[in-house]
Amino acid sequence: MPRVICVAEKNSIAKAVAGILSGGRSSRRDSPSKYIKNYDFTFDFPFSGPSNVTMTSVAGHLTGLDLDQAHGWGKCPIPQVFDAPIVDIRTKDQEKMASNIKRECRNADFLMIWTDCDREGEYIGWEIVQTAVQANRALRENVFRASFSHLESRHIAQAARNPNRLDQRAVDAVRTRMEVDLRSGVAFTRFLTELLGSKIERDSGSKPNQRPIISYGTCQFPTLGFVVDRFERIRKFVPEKFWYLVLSISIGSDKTTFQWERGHLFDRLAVAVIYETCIESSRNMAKVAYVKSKPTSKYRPYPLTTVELQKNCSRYFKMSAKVSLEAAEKLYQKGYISYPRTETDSYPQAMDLRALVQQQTSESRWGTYAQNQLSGMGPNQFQWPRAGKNDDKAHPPIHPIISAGAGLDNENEKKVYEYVTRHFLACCSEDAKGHSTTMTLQWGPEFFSANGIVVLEKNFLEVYPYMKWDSTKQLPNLNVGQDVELSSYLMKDGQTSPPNQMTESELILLMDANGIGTDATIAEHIEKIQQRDYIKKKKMNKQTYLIPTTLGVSLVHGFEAIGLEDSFAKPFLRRQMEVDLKMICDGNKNRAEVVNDLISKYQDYYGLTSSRKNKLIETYTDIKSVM
DNA sequence: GCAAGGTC
Repeated sequence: MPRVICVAEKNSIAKAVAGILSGGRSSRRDSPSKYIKNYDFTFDFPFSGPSNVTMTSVAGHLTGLDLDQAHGWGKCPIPQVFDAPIVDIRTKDQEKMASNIKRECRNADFLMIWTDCDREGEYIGWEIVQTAVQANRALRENVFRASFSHLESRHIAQAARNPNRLDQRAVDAVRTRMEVDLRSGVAFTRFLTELLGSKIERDSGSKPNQRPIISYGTCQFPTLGFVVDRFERIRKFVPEKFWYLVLSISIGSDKTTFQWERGHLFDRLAVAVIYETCIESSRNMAKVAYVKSKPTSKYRPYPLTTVELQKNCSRYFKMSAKVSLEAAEKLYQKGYISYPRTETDSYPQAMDLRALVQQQTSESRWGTYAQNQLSGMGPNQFQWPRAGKNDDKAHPPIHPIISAGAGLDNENEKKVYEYVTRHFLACCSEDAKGHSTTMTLQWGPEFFSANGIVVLEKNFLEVYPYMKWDSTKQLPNLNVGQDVELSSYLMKDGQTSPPNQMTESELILLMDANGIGTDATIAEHIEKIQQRDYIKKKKMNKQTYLIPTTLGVSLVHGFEAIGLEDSFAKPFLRRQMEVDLKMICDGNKNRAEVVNDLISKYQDYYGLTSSRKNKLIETYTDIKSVM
């Protein structure tokens, strides 16, 4: 029988796919790498007929990128970094993975790539092909690619029966990204470190003998930029005074306050004139202009993505993005939750979500809730989750797989498991239902309104305590057209207040919205710029904020002073690269063209930065004296 | 000693 080698991006996928295609009858062998197992079975592929199959995997990338030896740090003038030769290298772990691929492929007839169906997965697929061909040249003509977006059995079987080819454009796009990140990162990191490394004073807590690295990275700088931006907005904030009108009526001991529909105005005289007009025409009497009453809902959350998990664990449990992702990874390795790195916020139709809810019925804290959801009785029955707009075509939303019961002893893992599970049950619930009433008074020519909410059914909120929705005080029972006596009518003043310093949860949101980093790397970038001493965590009244250091502020302003056309500290450059990568994927540009464009841009920027490097030093000295 | 992206 022909021999077919299948290679997935990680062992969990290899294991699951082998289980499905073999009908549960595969046999497992160890590999030279402790992360990787080989699964043997037989299967009838359309390209090979009945075959002996080995399903194996890598663990992420199989190769890395670096400059060649002659262009190491200090061995060449920095500008050569922009056109030095690039070599593929492997770490020890990658060497072990590669030797497994080579050994399995030596006597194979076909190779089928089962990496994740995203851009990075396509590139890893290409790395696997390169490695396989080193051991068996004949394989080159017999490479197929499985297209799948989740691990439901029928879907996987269909992927096996409908092989595709690797998408070379996606491979080219990733290679472009790697090359640009490497050359720009290395060049500016060496430059900045040599320029400023000996001049900056490091804050206490850093190792004194270690020369600091002042790095540039296409993701590090925009991340820093967000933090500095907020810091400056607060520093430069000038409060502005405003004035507004507010009414209240009292019926018995019940007081209701009505807010001015104009909000507030920044002109004291204008507000005073309106105020007097109202008093002259209506004194202390107002009329009920209208009462609007309508059913209202509080929507259950969307299915859980990595970014949402990190944001909410930061907000609700004060866990850093890195710590929450690590806890989620542990839970995934132990089989409690699904793969934690996903951008997908809708569930594939074929998934058996009821079975997953069923798993939770034995839990002490939310078991009864889950039972009621599946009981067929009562108001809050199982609902298919809302569908968001994002799909990474590789992983479903994060969800619990089995009940953890008392099986967890790590505090962070407990918290993250509970959050993931409550979020999942909330997704499969009814929206909360309520009734909202808005009453509007007319006083003179002006309108004022008050809002009241009655929560009728909490539904998902019963299992999701993180979100609050409470009934407010009931509005008085008044009819449209009725005259009412005001218990007070006041002109008040206030002033605008600055925003708060950046929280990690806000920073994650900004990075995600601007395409800085990915679900898997956002936490690392935030961590990295702390290591580099660009920002620091600071606790202020129970909140942890991210504050830039002198060095962080200086880098952002220093590059502003140099005046690059696209600021390093803004997300624009990175976004532009994404646009170019998309064009490579769509066949509208080729790799060489994009690499050339971007690298020559960075070369220009390097020239400019280098000729105005004094501005970087001056900026640092200036800022140090004022911060 | 440098990047960002996978994964463990």
